[in-house]
Amino acid sequence: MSKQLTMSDIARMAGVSIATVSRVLSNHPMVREETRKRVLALVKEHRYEPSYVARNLSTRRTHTIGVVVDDISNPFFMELAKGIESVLQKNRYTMLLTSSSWDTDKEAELIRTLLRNRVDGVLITPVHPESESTEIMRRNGVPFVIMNCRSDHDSASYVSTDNLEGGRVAAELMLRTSPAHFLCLSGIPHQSTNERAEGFIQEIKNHGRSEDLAVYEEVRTFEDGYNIVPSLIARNRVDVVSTGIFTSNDFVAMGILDGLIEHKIPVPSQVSVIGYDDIAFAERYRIPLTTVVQAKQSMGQLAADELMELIQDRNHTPARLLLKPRLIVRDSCPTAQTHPPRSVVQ
Amino acid sequence: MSKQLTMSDIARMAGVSIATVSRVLSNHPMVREETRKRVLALVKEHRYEPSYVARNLSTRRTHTIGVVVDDISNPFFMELAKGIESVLQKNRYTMLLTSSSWDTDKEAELIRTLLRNRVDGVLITPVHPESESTEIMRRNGVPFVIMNCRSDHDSASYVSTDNLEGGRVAAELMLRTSPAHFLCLSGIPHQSTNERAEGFIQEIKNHGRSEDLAVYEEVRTFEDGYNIVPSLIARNRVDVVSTGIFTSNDFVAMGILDGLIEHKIPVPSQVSVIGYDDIAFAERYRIPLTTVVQAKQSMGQLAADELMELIQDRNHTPARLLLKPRLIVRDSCPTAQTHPPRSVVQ
DNA sequence: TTTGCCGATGTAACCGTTTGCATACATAGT
DNA sequence: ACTATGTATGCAAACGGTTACATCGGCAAA
Repeated sequence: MSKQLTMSDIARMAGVSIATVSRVLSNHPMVREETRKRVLALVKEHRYEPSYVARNLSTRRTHTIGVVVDDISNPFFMELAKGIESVLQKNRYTMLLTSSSWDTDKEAELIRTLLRNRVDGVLITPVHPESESTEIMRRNGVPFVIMNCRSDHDSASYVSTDNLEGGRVAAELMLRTSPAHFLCLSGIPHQSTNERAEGFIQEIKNHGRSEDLAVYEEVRTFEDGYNIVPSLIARNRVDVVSTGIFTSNDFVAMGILDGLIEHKIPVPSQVSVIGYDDIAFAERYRIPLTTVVQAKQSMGQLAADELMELIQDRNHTPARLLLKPRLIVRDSCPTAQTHPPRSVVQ
Repeated sequence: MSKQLTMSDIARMAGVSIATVSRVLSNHPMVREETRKRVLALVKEHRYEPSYVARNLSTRRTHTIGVVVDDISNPFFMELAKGIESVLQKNRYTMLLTSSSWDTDKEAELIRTLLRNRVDGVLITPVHPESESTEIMRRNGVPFVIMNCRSDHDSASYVSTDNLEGGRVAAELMLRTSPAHFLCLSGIPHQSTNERAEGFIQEIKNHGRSEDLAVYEEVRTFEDGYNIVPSLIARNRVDVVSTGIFTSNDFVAMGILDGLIEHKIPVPSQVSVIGYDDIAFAERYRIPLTTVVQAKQSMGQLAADELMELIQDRNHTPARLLLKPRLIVRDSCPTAQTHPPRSVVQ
């Protein structure tokens, strides 16, 4: 494998200067048609591929954006990435992907690495809304867009979901079926998750039902959900008191369902369950799960679009987008229509 | 936001030459301790971050590897990526991620883009084992490792799963429970999927049961699986002839299960089902699914490790790794132990 | 014929590092 | 005192492009 070809090789072969080759390759208009053809023929013949790293150094732009996610192997991220990719591909950008594993120090370090690579911008799902990472980016004047998290900072662009609203609509649905008791199981301590719970709790309170509400924290996994059922029975008597349960993710909800089934507690007549995310198969679970969805792919797209804007126009007004979550009603929770008769039966 | 600092700024401030700063930053031993400290202090104070793009140009290495997957929003890829990331992070490499959307032309174009970015190596889940993409990389002498696909090319490194074996063990289990009839539903026309079916079919033939085997192709999705059940009943009489069904992915298997349940066909006594992949919740499906798993994360790790080797040592002997798939027995298929009694009952 | 302008091309500086080689100084060996 | 040796540093040439500016022939206008 011989040395990589460079522009000067092509230039020599075409009998022109490097500058001319460069002009041809960047579609500069000021090139004679015949010259252009000759150069392009040689480029094609020798399969010359220009070095972006040289070009990047010279132009001080890399057409690369950094993406920092909390966890690569997270289905949420996949969807996000799909949206991002489509936008980047359209704009001929490439993506440098890294994951922070929920560690703020690592996150900051990743940002530094991205900056050293002189990325044109960053898309990030930050562990915390404001942190060293965002500070570093601001200090270096690198445009960035926060995903799945709101930030109060003036200059911050973000695209997130209205999680308060998500919790609220879940509560709204649940209130309509008037169970005697409400449970809110909140998950990891992250802004998005907290807000879901908060929205739910707010709405319950607004309806003067706060006395009938119990909150559990740090219930994260399927197992957590499954394992907590006995204590819900012991402490909240969900087996005899009609109860509505809201969880901050579908895994927990499914665990709960399994536990309830095992204890032969009828769903949704005795206990109704609402999850969050609409993961694959929520729809086809043993009891199809009522849940709140976020437009993940759109979130990625919008964030990437916003970043493109920021890159093009440094003083573009930061966008703060809150996507509306969508409530999907399935069998784990009675719909307004179906519940009343059933609840009478129970 | 003032201009980015460069080495020469630091050099001027420290009263040394650029070369010295460079030496300090790359831990060259030949620097007086006092000088090193002075420079490092300034670097820290001014938060100077060296430009990797300049460094890359100079050293002709980027410490970046390109990753080309067929579909970003594929759970399979997530796992793979996790394995890859861990290795890259350890070796201080970054990853340029792109996705081909199963399009060979796009794939080739992506490879070209990666080459222009002068990546040090490429990890790819190719649409086809040999194609323009691999040819381009070979021609340019870029080390690459194929994932989830075998290649017959001498110089190819790959890490894949022994899919033939996967199909075979599924058949083996199924044969032990001796249904009267076998069905093999193969999915997308990709090497990996084809081999799963092939392994299954082979083993059935080896046991002289090929006459009892029917094969369906292009059954890909949950819906495909669900929708095909009526015709399986009509054409193969799975409702009365005890049948073992092998599908090349869990979605299809789940669809089949739903269809069977709907038609009140008892599983696994009348019909048994084996899937492939062990997707999340296969374990907790209405009927927990027997399935074959691949060590996805290991695949990513091993591939990345191999790539690191190739990069370090250009004439490292290519590794050809076939990971052993693992059969996970659950309720959709009778185990050797549980089946006999149950089948008697039926 | 001269002037002026324009389109096509070449020249060379620059982007921000790395690194081979030269230099300079100090210390040790003779 | 005079090489040898070694250590710390500087100089300058790469790396492979982009681009402002200079150059130059040709043609229209004066």
